[in-house]
Amino acid sequence: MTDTESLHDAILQWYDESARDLPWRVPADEWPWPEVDRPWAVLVSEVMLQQTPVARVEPVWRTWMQLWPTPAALAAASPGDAVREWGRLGYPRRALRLHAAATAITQEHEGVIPADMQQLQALPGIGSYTAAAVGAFAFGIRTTVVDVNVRRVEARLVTGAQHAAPSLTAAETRLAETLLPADDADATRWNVAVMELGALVCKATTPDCNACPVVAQCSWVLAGRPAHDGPRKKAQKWHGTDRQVRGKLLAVLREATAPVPRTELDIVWHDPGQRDRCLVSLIEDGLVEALPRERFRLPT
DNA sequence: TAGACGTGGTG
DNA sequence: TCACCAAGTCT
Repeated sequence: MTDTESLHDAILQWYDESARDLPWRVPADEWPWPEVDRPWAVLVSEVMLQQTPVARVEPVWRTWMQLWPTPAALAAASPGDAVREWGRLGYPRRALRLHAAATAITQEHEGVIPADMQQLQALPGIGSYTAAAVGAFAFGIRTTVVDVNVRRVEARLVTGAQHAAPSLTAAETRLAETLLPADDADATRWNVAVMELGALVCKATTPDCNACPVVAQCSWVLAGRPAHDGPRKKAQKWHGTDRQVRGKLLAVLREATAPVPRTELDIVWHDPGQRDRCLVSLIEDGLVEALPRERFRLPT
């Protein structure tokens, strides 16, 4: 057995024993919700999981699947409903893009999620990662699924670096392709297994190397777990940013059941210039609709 | 291609 | 307390 094959065996076996039971991972032959379109369920989960922890996604995902079990169901709702049911997941433009994707799937693909990476990536809010994830997890397409977990695991395991590069590099993509098992069924499971290992064990700040099935082969551990020395991702600012103000404005509109007068939005932030700029940007983004007489609501 | 884009948990 | 982090995408 080659080194790569022993990695495959160890990580796939660890996944079988240690993976979380997540509803969007239930295989097609055991899918328990006949009215819910499984590729759609996978697609929605992947978009919700962008930059967002599993624990916060799961309840919202369940609500969405009840409300909108198919792309056509979501397309029949208003974009504002999607934004409201998005709740506090963050990055609410994802809700809008999901609604736009549902509309495109309904109108241009007869309501069927395309089992094709190019067509998937052409949908709003679906980039290279999500297209690959939906291709692999919904349709079993043989492809590499490279998220930040995979990049970090493979960086430590093979390259010996503590962290992945600040953004996806060609070298990381090549490495992921090199490590993909030859067997198609193994390849699909490998993608989710490496991701899960990164999420549960090979974590960014506090890796549990004791629990790692491949610690004996880990270049980073063998090198003495050296601290990172290259460029690191820049920390995001939050306090006082437009993102914070947009979040406060949208929170008011999400909770409202009737159009909201500007005076109710004025109280969420002290700086009128920034407040107005953010409201305008929300309207430009399609997240807010302006009505006559200085009233506002989520888009219909 | 950096930077914008939400939110809340954690050490 | 506060910086970092969580299955990225878009411009």
